[in-house]
Amino acid sequence: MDYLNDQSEINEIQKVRLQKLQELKDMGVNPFGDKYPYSHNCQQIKANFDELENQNVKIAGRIMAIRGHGKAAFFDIQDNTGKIQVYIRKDNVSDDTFNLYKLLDIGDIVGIEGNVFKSKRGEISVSVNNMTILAKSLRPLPEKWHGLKDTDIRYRQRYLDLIVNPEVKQTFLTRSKIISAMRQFLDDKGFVEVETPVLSPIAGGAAARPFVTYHNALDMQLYLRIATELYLKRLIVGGFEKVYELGKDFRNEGISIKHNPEFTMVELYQAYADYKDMMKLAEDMIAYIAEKVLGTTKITYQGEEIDLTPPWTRMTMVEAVKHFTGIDFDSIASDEEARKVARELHIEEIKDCDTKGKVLNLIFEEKVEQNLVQPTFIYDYPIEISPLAKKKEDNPDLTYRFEAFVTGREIANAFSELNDPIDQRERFLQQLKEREAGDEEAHAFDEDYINALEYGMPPTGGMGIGVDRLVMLLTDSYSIRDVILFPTMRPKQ
RNA sequence: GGGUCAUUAGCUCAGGCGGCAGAGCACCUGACUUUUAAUCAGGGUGUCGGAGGUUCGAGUCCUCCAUGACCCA
Repeated sequence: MDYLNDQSEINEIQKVRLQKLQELKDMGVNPFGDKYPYSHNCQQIKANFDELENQNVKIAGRIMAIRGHGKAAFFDIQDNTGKIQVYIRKDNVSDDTFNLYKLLDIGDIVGIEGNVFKSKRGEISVSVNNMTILAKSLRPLPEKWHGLKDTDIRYRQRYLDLIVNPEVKQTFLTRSKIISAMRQFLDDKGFVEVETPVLSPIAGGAAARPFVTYHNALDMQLYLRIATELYLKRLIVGGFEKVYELGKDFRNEGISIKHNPEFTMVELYQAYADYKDMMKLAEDMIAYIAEKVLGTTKITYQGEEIDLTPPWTRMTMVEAVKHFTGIDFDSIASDEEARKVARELHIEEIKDCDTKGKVLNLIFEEKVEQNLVQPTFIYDYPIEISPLAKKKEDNPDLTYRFEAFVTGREIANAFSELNDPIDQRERFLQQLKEREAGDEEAHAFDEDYINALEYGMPPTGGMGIGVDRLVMLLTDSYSIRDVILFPTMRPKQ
């Protein structure tokens, strides 16, 4: 028992389990068994009881409860599909099997061969003929009734959360279905899924601070991508007409209920289309996913009824600000007047250099966003905050851009892509100025991207959708950490 | 980055005003061959997140630190 002696810190329960492990070995039983081809899972047995009654089945799973009765016992076995009760009685099994049962604990993984029956109380069960231990569990599981609540343990040791909290597993199964429905929707429409670099010498395509890393052989600094946008549009230049990428972006910013430093985003680009096409695509896609995964487009989020059925409300940013604050930006002439109005609304973060467009956006973020509970497209974004979007023909202060909001949160961002390389260069230069003025989130200048545009990019509609936030919406999850299996955490100690 | 709250047994949680560390589940011993939060009889298994301080005496009061949750930026 060297292992035991080395573990001076371990508690009584662990000591007992290590002793049982040794006893199993002394009996000639391997406590960490070989493969176990099962004939049925728990759900199948329950669903097909009439055909399976008295039939022999093999199941495999984790012991979640033991109810001992001297020379007999009931177990709850949990597999990927749920739980089923197992019944063992001394009469029905060999002495070896019964001795094995006595050394089993909650948490152990076993294979069971036996006959399907219904107990006196009507519970569909399997009566053991033969039992095999597949993995001995050396640590006690969290409590059966209250489960595991401590968020610290739930996120750090997600495996425990998944074992004891079935609704958590359900959320991640739904996440998987959402992502697969999204791929299906886009693939059916002829979009091609591609992969672009995660490591890049320039972190472009969004306003965010990147993570920095280093490549030894190339002796150079690299960034983790903050968006896939600029690479995907290079592909449009290259002749792909419909592309998308579904993957992780990384932004070096704070952690909150709706932000994780690494998060999942889908970006898609369609040549010869514009932002209006993207609006339709967005509402169609999200409605399709909801229908496919939940069977309805009318959902509940944190007690609020949300109707995702298209078409969604469409409103310009100026209209939205006017509607919710009474302020009409069409009648505001100067940057100075805009700042004065914002300060009257007690918007703190107005800087003296902020332009009318920036102020409009700040007021929108502060006073309007939270009210956009039902799905709403807000369009005509100010040019200052949209350096990759095409400017409006009839108003060069605004761009052909929209964001979609649901439950007061941004869920999609899209525009008619700026394909004029000369204009793009000017926009990048403007971003450089803002960076020099201290805005660490200003867009990076990407010379090769301009170079690509100079070869000619067709007019293109592009969109990004925050997948984690979509999953939150469709799984009624309050925090982004509840839809990310292993959220970013500070190491313990 | 700022504020509030939390951290006590493997898990879920109590511990008034500073005076011997508690419960349920889990676990251990015994009984029990159809139970299902099985039951019955017994047993507490602990660095009270960490380090200082105040005090005759600290889980409790003070300071700092760590981690988490929420709110704000």
